Amino acid sequence: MTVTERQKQILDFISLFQKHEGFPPSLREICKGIGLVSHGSLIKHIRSLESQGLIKGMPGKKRAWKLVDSQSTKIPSIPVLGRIAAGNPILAQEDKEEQLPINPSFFGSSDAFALRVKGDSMIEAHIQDGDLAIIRPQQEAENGAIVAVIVEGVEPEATLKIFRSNNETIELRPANEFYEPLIFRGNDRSKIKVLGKLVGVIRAKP
Amino acid sequence: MTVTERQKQILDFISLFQKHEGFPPSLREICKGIGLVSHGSLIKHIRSLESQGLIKGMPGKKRAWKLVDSQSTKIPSIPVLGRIAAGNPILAQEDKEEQLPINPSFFGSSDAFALRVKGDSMIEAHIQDGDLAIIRPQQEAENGAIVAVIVEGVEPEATLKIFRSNNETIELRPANEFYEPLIFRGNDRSKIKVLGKLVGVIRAKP
DNA sequence: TTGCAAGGAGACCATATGGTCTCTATAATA
DNA sequence: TATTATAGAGACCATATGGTCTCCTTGCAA
Repeated sequence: MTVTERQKQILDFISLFQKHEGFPPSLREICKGIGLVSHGSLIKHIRSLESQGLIKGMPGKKRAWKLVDSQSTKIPSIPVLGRIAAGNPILAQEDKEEQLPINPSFFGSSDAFALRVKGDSMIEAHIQDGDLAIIRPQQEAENGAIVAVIVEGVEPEATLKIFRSNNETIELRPANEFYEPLIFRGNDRSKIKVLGKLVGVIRAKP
Repeated sequence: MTVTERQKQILDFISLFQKHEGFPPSLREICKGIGLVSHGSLIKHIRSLESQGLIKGMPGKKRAWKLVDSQSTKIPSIPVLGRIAAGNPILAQEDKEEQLPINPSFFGSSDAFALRVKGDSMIEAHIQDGDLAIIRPQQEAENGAIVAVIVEGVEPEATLKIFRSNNETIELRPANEFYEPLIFRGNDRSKIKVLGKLVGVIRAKP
């Protein structure tokens, strides 16, 4: 079974109404909102949505609709990605990692995520051990930007590095003079997987 | 007019119900929840709460109660205090300063606030120009802690300093070897007003 | 064509629920 | 004591609203 256009429309309307009014709409209000005349017709869609688990109605109660698993219920948050599964980072929020109660839009991206910084390799950029690096997902990187990368075969986890490239090489440089930069030439360059760009840092003291 | 115990109870119940169920309770459900038999009695309290502007009902609509200005409506956030009014910092959220969409409980305090850092006086603590310092309000300070202070007659704005005191002196030291510490003796010590302790740092890159 | 399914319109029903009214009990006040 | 105010109980009403049923239209496939 699939969600039709009308049903998406209904979900959107309920979500919007709920957010705006503070309580769910009645069937007839939904009808008005999406341009239906008969609520008898609407109820078929509602039942379909219920059977798909996207909405929940309380039989016998009036104006009692609950959106299941929607933005209006969930508070936007930033997931902390602990371990990165080899090669393919787990970006899905499914795995119950830690969640920062911070609206990711604050960092300009609804799908930003966080990585916990280990060590002092970025200390000259004033990013210290234990800090949370906020990453905006993107594949490309500008020269000089701090990015989260996975380097194939080197470490299973993502690391922060300063990115710099030219026609021949890609250089990943720590912000710490005591650490050596990693330089990749030719085919080696494909070992680098850019997860995203650093857009923020959060430090919480105990 | 004042909010009685019963009325507080009603507000709490509505808020809890709303949060838990996703829609507001009916009058009879409120009755059950707070131990009333007749909803006729309840409605008097509801009307009183309405006249105080704490709740809003939609006449003619069923199960349509809206909590005005409550936690369930508002998303918890951290206020950014820009200017600090001479001596008495404006901690009230009333003035429409910037709000960080971050749950202050993340930093262990529901009334944490933020200050925007100016300059590099705390650079050795890896707090740089433009960072947001998250402050938990408190009057006292432990030795070695980073605190937000207002120094009477010196600056109209709050500044971050490392706090250290003994029987005779209070020392406010920047985390930057090129800056001089401020030392206060005797009565001068009362010129210092500690706003709170640094519990976090947030950096957002444009 | 015929048959079937989906989407919608419109009417009708049962009831959950807001609204109102009256009566009682208790406490405070004159 | 008498009076007033407040909180609550209980009954009754009007209606907004969920639920159901029938009929119509459209589109698609046999």
